[in-house]
Amino acid sequence: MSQERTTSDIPKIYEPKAVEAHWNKTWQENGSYDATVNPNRKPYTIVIPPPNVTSVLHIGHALNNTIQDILTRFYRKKGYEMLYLPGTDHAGIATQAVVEKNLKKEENLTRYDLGREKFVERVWAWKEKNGNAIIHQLKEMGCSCDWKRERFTRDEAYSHAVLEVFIRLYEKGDIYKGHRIVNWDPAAATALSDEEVIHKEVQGKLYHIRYKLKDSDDFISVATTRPETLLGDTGVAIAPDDEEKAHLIGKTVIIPLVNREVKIFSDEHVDKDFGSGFVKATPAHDPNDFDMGKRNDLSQILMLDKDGKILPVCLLVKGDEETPELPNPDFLAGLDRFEARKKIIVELKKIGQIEKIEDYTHSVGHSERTDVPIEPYLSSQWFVRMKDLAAPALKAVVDGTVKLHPGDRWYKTYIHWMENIHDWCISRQLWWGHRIPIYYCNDTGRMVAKHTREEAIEALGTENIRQDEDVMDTWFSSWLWPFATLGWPEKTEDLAYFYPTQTLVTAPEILFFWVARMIISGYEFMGEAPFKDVYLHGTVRDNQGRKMSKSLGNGIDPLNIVEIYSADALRSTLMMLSSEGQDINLAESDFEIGRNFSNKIWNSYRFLGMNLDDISDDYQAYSDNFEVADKWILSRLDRTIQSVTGSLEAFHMSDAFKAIYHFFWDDFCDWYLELIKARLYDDVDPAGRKTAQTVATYVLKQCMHMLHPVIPFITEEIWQRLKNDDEDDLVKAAWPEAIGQIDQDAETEMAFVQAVITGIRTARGEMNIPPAARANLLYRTTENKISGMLEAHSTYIQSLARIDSIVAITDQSDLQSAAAVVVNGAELFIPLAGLIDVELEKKRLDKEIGRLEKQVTGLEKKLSNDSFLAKAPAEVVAKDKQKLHDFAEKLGKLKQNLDRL
RNA sequence: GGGCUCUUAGCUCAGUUGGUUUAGAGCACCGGCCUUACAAGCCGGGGGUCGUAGGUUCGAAUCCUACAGGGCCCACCA
Repeated sequence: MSQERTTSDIPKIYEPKAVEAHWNKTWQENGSYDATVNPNRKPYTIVIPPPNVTSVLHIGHALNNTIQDILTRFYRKKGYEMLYLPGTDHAGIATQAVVEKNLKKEENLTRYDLGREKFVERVWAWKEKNGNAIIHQLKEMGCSCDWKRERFTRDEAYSHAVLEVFIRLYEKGDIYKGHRIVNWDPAAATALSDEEVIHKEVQGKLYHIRYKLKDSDDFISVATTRPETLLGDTGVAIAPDDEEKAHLIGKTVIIPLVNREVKIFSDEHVDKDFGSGFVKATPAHDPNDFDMGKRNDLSQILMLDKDGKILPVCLLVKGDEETPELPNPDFLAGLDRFEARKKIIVELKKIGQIEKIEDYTHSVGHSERTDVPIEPYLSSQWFVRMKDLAAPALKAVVDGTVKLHPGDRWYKTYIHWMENIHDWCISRQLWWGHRIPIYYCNDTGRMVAKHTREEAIEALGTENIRQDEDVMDTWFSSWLWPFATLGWPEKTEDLAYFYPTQTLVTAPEILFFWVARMIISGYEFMGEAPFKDVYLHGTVRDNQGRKMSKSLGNGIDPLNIVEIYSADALRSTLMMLSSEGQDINLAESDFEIGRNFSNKIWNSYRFLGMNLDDISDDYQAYSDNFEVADKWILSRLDRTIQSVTGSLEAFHMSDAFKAIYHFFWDDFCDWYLELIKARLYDDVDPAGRKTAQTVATYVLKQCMHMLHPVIPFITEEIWQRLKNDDEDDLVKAAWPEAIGQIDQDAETEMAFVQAVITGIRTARGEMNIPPAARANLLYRTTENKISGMLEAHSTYIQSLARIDSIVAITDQSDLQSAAAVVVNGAELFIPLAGLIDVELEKKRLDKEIGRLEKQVTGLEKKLSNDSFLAKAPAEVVAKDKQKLHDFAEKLGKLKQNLDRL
């Protein structure tokens, strides 16, 4: 694309919409994001944490995906064969819940009305319709994923991998069926894993209920938060060290309402000082009681059904068998557990068996998905034995094979969890998910794990078989994500090349759900960790620090931000406001930061475009004509390349962005572009103009490289307008390297020039002298070097500080109405008769003097301290001495000037 | 109950292994500017006893201890 000298076609305000749409399309059409097996390059793989198909992406995803895409674009430009693999998760419980809700709302049907097969078809249809929203969002945000490789956890090949894993673990004995207390979600009527349970503080009551002793008028008092479960009591426990009650051991008590006779026993779980010292034991509905039951040989009696309603008749559980036991009172049968709680208390009060009721705050587990209180429930479920599987994954983090970033924050948490890992309940009583590949022989009860019914028939030798009804926990498929997406269990080229992946970027909330389990499965099935680095970023919150949620209505929709502010602005703002691993508080208006930055970039390009003779960045051809500003900006550029590259490599994405942001805005725009204006406007010195043009073009192009990972669209757009014909698109073009242009002398000299200009500006600003009022500058110094620099860079000072002439003086004549500034020992005077308010200038000098005096006093005190002189390193002392000298000199000169007025 | 983390300018946050930073940035605020790239901009300015109390040290926002408050994670307390 060639660039006309005229610039009327470059709009003053950057308009991102068309640009972003254009590049989104072009990059995809050009296959810029595609990854192919390429033995000549090192692979770098990032897999997206697959979002749930149910959800639309929120701003937290935007942060997550932005970080991934920054790494992706950076390493792609660094020359790696970059694969950023996209996809979505079928999210068993969540998706099923959404579809069930819609079904109820729109057709007043339940899943049972449809039946399993029809219902699952509906879920698929829903997925086809809504699943694309996420992919669309990712594209809008500029994520450079290889879209051809999009995966879904219920794809055919992926499903095969999930079943394969189940079968292998089952055959190894690491998956077993157990009859246990699980976390039951009565709303979804399914079991949950421990990780899907969220504990919340709940204001409840502690009920003290009287149980009659058999053959006696005495009673004991039992304390419980869940009186309704007494229907399933099969014992009452006391503490082993409770001497007062020891004589009751072996005695029989009668459970009210059901009149079941149970024994009193002692168990270590009981604390004699809590409540009444008696604990009712309901082994089928409480995990502790379950354990006590095991230890004391209590029977297990179910009193609730799978929906959390009271059973008409209790069920005695023995292994897989359930037999009717005592009937429950009519007024309770069929009632919801919370309704039953109220009723049973009313009834117990009536018959005088409530001793007292106390307020009691305790924590109650809630379902992560449906938010209803969890019911500990005795049922038959599938479990994965985790302890041995987890061992290599624990070791990997301990020895640094897998690194967590920021490490100090999550390391201990990870270790603690892995050392105390529990068996994983993976069966769910849902219909949407990977069905458990266990087939039972209806005659013998024998079971086998097979991919298909046909294989099972062959193995069992009969057609009279049935498949297990349950499906697997969603996480039992997502824990295979890094390799199942690449074709496992087939030995594909992709798998060999792209696995292990490099970096996993995710939120710390799913460290255990997902990250830890992926490491476990990686070792088990691939023999090595699935990634080397795990980057855990913070949570995005609203500007009051609250979590964003639907109910609060404080969420921010990334697409809306893209619409209003652009994808570039979305991304850059997130980087500007985030810091490593720390939560971010965001208001919608914050995205102006990114929008303004894009506009600044646009205008720097616009300015340059207006002042180019032709497009060339061959600045080295003009090195003989370099001025200090050129050497300085090239030197600063080198430093910036080093720090940006280093920060990105160390996962300090935000630091990297801030470094390039400030280099671009402060050094390049505010100083360099201002300093070269004189040359750009100069028609009689073509070499000088050309030098400024080529250096500016080169630096701008280098900035586009470094900004590209964060703001891909505008940088590519500008790059295309400036690039040479033989250069690649920015998305692919090689990442810049520092090339040894650091020039300490130029930096020192520029620092002086900047100090002079800033000093003059400050004096003028504080005097309220309008910029239109030009002034002359007088200076006095004894150092030739200083005067030399002032002479050499007079054009810089004149144009940026609005000075007409610069003249050396030796006396003090004509300084009555001059403002004074001291820089590096040189006294600068701005005589402005009529414009200077002498009183104001006195005040200004006073303030400056006061500030310096404080410094000088402090340093003098420090330097007169013998232990400081003796113990501090010599260089620290020397530095302070130099500092004191400089401050004292400046102070003296300022005082003189104050006297003069 | 255990662990982690945070508390620095009005707001949101940086501040790397204790000494070049007079404790910084962005936003907000105040003053001056439509200076031929950009008012989504430019140039200045004010504003902080670095949560509290001790301790270590020549020297602490930075290390240690206790306390207060916010957040998160883990934990079977009836």
